[in-house]
Amino acid sequence: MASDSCARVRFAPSPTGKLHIGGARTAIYNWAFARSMGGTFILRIDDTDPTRSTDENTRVILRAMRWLGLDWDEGPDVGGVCGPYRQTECLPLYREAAERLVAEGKAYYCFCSAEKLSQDHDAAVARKDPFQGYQRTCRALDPCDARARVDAGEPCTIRIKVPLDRGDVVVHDAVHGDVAFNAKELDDFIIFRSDGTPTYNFATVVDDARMGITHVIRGDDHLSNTPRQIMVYEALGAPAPTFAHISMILGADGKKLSKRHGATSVEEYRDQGFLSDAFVNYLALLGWSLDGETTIIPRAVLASRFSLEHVSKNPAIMDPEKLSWVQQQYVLAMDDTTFVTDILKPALAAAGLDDGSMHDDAWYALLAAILKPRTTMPHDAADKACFLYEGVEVALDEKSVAKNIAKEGVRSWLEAARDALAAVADDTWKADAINAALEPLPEVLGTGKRRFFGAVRVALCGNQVSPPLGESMELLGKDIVLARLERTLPLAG
RNA sequence: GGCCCGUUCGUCUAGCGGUUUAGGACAUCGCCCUCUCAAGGCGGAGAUCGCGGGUUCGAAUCCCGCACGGGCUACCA
Repeated sequence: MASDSCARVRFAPSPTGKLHIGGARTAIYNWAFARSMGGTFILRIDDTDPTRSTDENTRVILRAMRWLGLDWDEGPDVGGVCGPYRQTECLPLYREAAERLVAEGKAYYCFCSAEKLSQDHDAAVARKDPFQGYQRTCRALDPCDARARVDAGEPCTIRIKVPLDRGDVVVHDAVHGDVAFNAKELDDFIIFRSDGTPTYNFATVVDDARMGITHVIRGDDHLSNTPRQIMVYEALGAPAPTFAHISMILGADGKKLSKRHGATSVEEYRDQGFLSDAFVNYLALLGWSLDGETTIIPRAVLASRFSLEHVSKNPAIMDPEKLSWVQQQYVLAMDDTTFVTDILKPALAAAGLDDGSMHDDAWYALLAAILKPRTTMPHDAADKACFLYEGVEVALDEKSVAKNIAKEGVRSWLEAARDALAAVADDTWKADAINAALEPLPEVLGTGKRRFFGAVRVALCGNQVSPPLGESMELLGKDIVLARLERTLPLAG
């Protein structure tokens, strides 16, 4: 537990919606960074926007984080030495910090109305002033006068006083390098609203400073706001952390990911049946690479080898096909027992086919063995196992029947198959024996294996595509197999 | 308008001045295996490294312009 690293990182979502895949990736990077550094991973809920934040969203986000397997060391539910971890529970702290800044002359009250602000802005645009921000009107107010107006109940905000002679503010960014901004372009932005709540740029910094955050890893939509936040760190007298701004995730058309691109929330992927490990694997490698070769990266490797140096700067387009491939790799790597409990049985139950107790363990194990390489999503398994649960009257696909059964001479093949299978002793009704019984038939009947087995397949499974026949028949049981062959005979030519 | 960021196969990426005829993966195509479908194996095609200038014996890699895309510029986060 003891580590020589004091890296402290945080993932601080706003509960204004579900956890998006972009947010999930940010969370993964923070988590992986903390773990690789032997540091601390903190979960904080940035809910300073009371109109858009909800407790329900917070619950959903926490649940998604747990599903992702991103365990946090400090957070709203587990506590920690730097609590509270929910910004709405820290309101007095922000107020105190803001007032201290005013007292120290590093921030000031502003009484400008919304109309005045927009007039100033319009005027700046009209005179083609490159600076269109706040004109610092109230900065010149006498502090005592301002105090009196506040006490008299006049509505006001609190603005940070950006030092005019600050020069370049440089953001030390682990993925972009040093990024310089001229402080002259920063306006005296609001840190406290007239309704008595702090703004994001202020609350985040107060919390990050208070929690001793050493690395801020977040979306690059925050990069331009970072110099403002650095002003707050400086006013607060706190050291600024190292930043790492990661790019956005885009849809197939290169536009910002939205509903029209399909699933965007973590929960939707979970509900579709994606494995958390596969999902994390895919997202981790979307915008970060271990070595340019690795495509499958176990969680433990991610947690030990992650590095900010290999995070890419440019936005990445989400590719559902590659996600599926990664998922398939994880399914393939599962042992059969896990496949049965985690994928097969839940899928059969969800499809209403089997509550999990209709057969013995060996039966499910055999089914797992033939279905696993044919399964990416759980529903694939259910779809492919469906024909095992339909009794004698399995649904026959018309086209398959027309193509494989309703042909001259097929009736004799099916009869031959039936007779050969009937001759297999009940206690040796296994895939091997079944295959051995059918194997010689095509030659004897003077036909091709493809056509012969094609006919048998349609008769037994109702379709031209099915899992391997020997195993399928073993699972079906001798009686059903013979009955299905029998009932197909009238359709054969 | 101003400021900032980004730009290597269709997609995710490797690449940090010469080892590059730009490597890997997904997707795609072909072959093999094969009772179908998968899985697996092998192979092909696919990127003049956004464009234009420089610097250098040598540039995807360094510098400068431009273009395009994105972000910030809110009493949103």
